[in-house]
Amino acid sequence: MVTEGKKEDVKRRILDAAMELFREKGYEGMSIRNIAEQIGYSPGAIYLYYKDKSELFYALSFEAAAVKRDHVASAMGIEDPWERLVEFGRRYIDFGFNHPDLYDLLFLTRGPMAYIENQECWTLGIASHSFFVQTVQDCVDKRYFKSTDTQAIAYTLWCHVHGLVSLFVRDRMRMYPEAEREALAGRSFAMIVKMAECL
Amino acid sequence: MVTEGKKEDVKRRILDAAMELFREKGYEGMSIRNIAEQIGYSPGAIYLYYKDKSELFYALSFEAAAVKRDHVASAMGIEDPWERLVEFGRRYIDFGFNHPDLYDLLFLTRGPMAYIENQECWTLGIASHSFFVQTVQDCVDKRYFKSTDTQAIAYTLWCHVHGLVSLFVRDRMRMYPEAEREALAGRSFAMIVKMAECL
DNA sequence: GTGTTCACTGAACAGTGTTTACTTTTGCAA
DNA sequence: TTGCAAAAGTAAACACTGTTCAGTGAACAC
Repeated sequence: MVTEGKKEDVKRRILDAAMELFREKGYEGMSIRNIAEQIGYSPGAIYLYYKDKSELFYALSFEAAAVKRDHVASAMGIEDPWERLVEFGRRYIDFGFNHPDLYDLLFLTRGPMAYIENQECWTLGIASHSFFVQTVQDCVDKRYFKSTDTQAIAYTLWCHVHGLVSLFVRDRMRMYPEAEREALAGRSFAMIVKMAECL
Repeated sequence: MVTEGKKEDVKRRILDAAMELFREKGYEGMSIRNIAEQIGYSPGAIYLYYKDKSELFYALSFEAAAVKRDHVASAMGIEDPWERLVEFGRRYIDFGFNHPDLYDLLFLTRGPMAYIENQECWTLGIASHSFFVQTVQDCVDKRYFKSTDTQAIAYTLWCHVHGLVSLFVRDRMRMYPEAEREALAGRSFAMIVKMAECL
């Protein structure tokens, strides 16, 4: 099956070109024609490898999720659940600040509607979320919190870090001087950690 | 100045049509041609009233900000700063859940880049944010919190409510059954309030 | 009545995602 | 090696998008 290998190869090149264009010029700039030009194909050829643009978008999301997984991985091995939780949050924010384009793609870009149907592209996201909730559960089990509502605790913490990164990525922090933004985010993270301790 | 009045009238009709289309079909569906058709004009006519689509987008944002201001207004008059703060947060979330399209427009839609330049359309947003920060400051002054870092406190709370609404609006809560989502959001808000108390 | 201004149109331009008929290349069996 | 079918790729079209611009017709001023 040499053909299969070649097919996979072309899919890779399309994906790489798409990712590069997305990073450079955002979702708008990532046009089928631009991708085709970049890999020296005609626009129609793309459709021999991806059903439509939304399918290409799923594939891109999957890529981004893998990068995030790797970025956060270092926290996974930490023994103590509380420290693991804190490090996980820190790494999550770090990913957002270092890869705003990918964060945007994963959590902020309004993907095509069919996106919802596609389960496969959510496996990584769900895995990450499960790990996160499990870590919170471990903390609850070890009585790190007064509250035992694992779900609400997890969701609350997620809201905070997601809100924090979103406001930054989508440039809604213009009321703060640019130089202060990252420091403010750091203070805020330290604060939520403190708050979580008496939760 | 009959002409001026008529001009304002047409701008209103354009804006109303744009808002309706945005609510129905999102940013994509809000095309110049659709707007023009809706008010019985040719596409080119729109440009006699708005420089380009981004200017129309500012105007729409301004509208949305006004709706939000009114939605949240009831919290403004509360005497006690802490209760005012909590009610403000509650109303903020309520706005997001009841007007996901407008929330999207205000905080999640990636507007045209020139958006950043346009100061005017941010006046309402900045006013709202100032009021919020001032309320936190009032709480700090009255020693409601142990911490005195007003900026970080305000930012942290904002991150939480924004994250909470965003995840809902952009449909990133799929891991939770639909029926539970709103309740979970409620529990999370109660939790952040409790957390803030020992902040 | 003539001239000017203004609101508006319709066609064009360059871009988008997508489909389809057609051509080229490839792989394999006779 | 030849012949042929299947796969791979192209070019052109369709229906969209934002935007511009020459032209049209009506209203108004002198």
